[in-house]
Amino acid sequence: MSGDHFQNENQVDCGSRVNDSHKHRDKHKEHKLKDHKKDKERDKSKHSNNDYKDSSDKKHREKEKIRHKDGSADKHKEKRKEEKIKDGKIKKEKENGFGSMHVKSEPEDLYHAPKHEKSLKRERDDDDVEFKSKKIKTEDDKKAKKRKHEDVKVKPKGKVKKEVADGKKKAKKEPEEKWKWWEEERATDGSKWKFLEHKGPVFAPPYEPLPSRVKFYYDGKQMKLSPEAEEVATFFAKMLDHEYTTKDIFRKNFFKDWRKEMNSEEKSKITDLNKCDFNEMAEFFKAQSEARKSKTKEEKLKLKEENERLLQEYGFCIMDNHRERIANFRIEPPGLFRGRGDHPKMGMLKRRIRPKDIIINCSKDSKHPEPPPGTKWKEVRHDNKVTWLVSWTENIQGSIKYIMLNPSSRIKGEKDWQKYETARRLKKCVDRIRNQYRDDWKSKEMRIRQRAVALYFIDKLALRAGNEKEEGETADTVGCCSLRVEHIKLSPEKDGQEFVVEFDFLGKDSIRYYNQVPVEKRVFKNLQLFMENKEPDDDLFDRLNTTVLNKHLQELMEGLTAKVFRTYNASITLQQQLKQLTNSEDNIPAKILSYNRANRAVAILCNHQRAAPKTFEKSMQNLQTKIDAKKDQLSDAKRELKSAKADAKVRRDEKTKKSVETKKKAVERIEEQLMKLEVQATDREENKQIALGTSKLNYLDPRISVAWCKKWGVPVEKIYNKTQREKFAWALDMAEEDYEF
DNA sequence: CTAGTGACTTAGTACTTTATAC
DNA sequence: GTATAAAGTACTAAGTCACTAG
Repeated sequence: MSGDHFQNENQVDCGSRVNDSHKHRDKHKEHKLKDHKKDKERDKSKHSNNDYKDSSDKKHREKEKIRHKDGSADKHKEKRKEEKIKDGKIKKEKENGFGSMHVKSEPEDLYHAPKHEKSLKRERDDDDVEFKSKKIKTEDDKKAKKRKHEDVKVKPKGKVKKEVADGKKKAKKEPEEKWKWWEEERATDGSKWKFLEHKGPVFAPPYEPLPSRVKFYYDGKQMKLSPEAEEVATFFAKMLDHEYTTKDIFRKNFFKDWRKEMNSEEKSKITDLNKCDFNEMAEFFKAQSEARKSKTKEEKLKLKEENERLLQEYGFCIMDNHRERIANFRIEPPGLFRGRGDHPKMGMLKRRIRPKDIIINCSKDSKHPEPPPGTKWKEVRHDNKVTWLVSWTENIQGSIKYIMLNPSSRIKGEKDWQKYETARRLKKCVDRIRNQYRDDWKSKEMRIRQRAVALYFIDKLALRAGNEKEEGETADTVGCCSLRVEHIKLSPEKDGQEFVVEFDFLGKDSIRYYNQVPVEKRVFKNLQLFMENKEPDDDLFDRLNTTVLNKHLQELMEGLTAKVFRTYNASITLQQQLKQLTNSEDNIPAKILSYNRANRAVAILCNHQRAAPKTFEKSMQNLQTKIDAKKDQLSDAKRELKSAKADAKVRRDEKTKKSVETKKKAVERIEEQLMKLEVQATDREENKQIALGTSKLNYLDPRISVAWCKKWGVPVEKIYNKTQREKFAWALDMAEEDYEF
């Protein structure tokens, strides 16, 4: 199934983050059709209306938002409490990880390796909804029993090995075997943990005022700033070299927020950002970072040790008897917001987070983290239906930020595993779904046709779902459901192909998606229909949004959402490409090249791009020089071999014979080195603007890669670095060479 | 149905460390 | 050893998607 269906026509054609070339958006902003969606009867003549609506509404909305922010905490609290009471035992099947994983009709032998029996069993157990309520208890008991017997398990802590055995506490910390959580039972009651203890977050270091010799000038005259204003000024000064600081919006937002931090005197004096001279500050910070770089070994070591201490103290938590690594235990320091693309809020002040902004989440029976002396947490709660340890509300978008666990943790790993299992279930019914949406292209109902065409794009092109976004709050980017007429161009015939759709839009992170795709005639006709009588900035799928789409998908397969298609298509593409590209006679570097190429095919499909490294051209040249040198060396070696051979023919003694052998070896070695370099060059060239990391980390079922490594004798370290191996420990442990996605 | 919220995954870039070349 | 490049890590923004209240 599938494979060829997805030949990806997608050329990563120069896709660049588009800042200026995609301005086209701005001019339409004013009448974006958010509201259009509501009216099924779209009224074309309303533009002036919308204009009016938007400008007045925006302000209103902003005010609204501010109010919400203030009230939200309490509202939230109340809601939580209620929930807890109700939630006690009731919501069982809904949230439980693999519970929803398997479709009933699934064939028994999903896994081929016998080793998996255990986990397979568990999945099936969970799967059986009927039995669940009866089972929960016994399962939980079993688990509880099991866990009671376990001591706190701790991961090896790297270099810190000195304090092994002194005192009980330390003894407990002794590294044990890696915990194989994937061989254990999973909670079935929707709780994410039973016990959680941690030390709370690490706050950003307090502001250190500048030394008095570092001056700020306004309008050519020196001016002493209050600490509050100075701090914000330094944020700007630190970015002076950055392109951001030349952008109008950035400057405007910065200046507005900066003025809020000024005292009245400063406020009255400093009225024009262009008259501000931050250069001395900027110089100071440059010098400071230079100094940091040129520190002596001892100083650097000291810093490193301090860091390690912090990590050991705050970087781990205890969750259900295991010591687990926290991902981001440091609170984001204050600074200027750097949005990506044309972000309307770039340059705004991201304010400092204080203890009173922080909500702590941990178990009731744990030792709660202490706020810094003289401060209080906003709240300490005990919600085991969520995975986060700490949260706070950020002031730019008003969204919540979290401190959560590392990808190597059980809680993240289980979820990740589950994600790939859902994708594999899709594999089993994707044909059916494809047939269905093809049928739906003919539907009488517009909304069904739109849904079907959108789904086709999501499937074929691995587009993201495309939620609606609040206008003016974020950069103007789109996904499938939010595509606008202006983002596609139809050509009945182009470059010798029929029915070509040309996509050109900014996706997540304002990365440009550009692709020319020949589509089926029906799709083409439908698109023409959808575009009829619409303005460029009207929604292409005006009867569709992600909620509707996902509701539909849910009906087609339990747990199916738009993003599952991305996961599925990415993983299946990798598997196929590996099959296709791997050459059994190749040596290891060549096999790795094949792997990278397969990986790259996926990255292209998913449009994972990166800025070409600044030093790209130069490093490419260097490599070429090396290759040339190696070639010379090779021909020399060959020449020598030849003469040695000739020599041997004449002389026929042991010594010359031996010399031939050595020369032969030398040639072989050099050939291999050359080949390695050439492979490297190809790989790098092809990788110029493509980022492999994202797909490797988020879309490719790691068991495919592990199986491939085992099959071809490639050390898994060549594919996954240490961090990645930790994240995918479950896959390394369970995938055998015959694993099939 | 819609708007808003919350939790969690996915994303590219900036910075830091390590490996390799000289 | 030092300089440079590559690899790895930290950071945090920007998505997805479920759920709830009105």
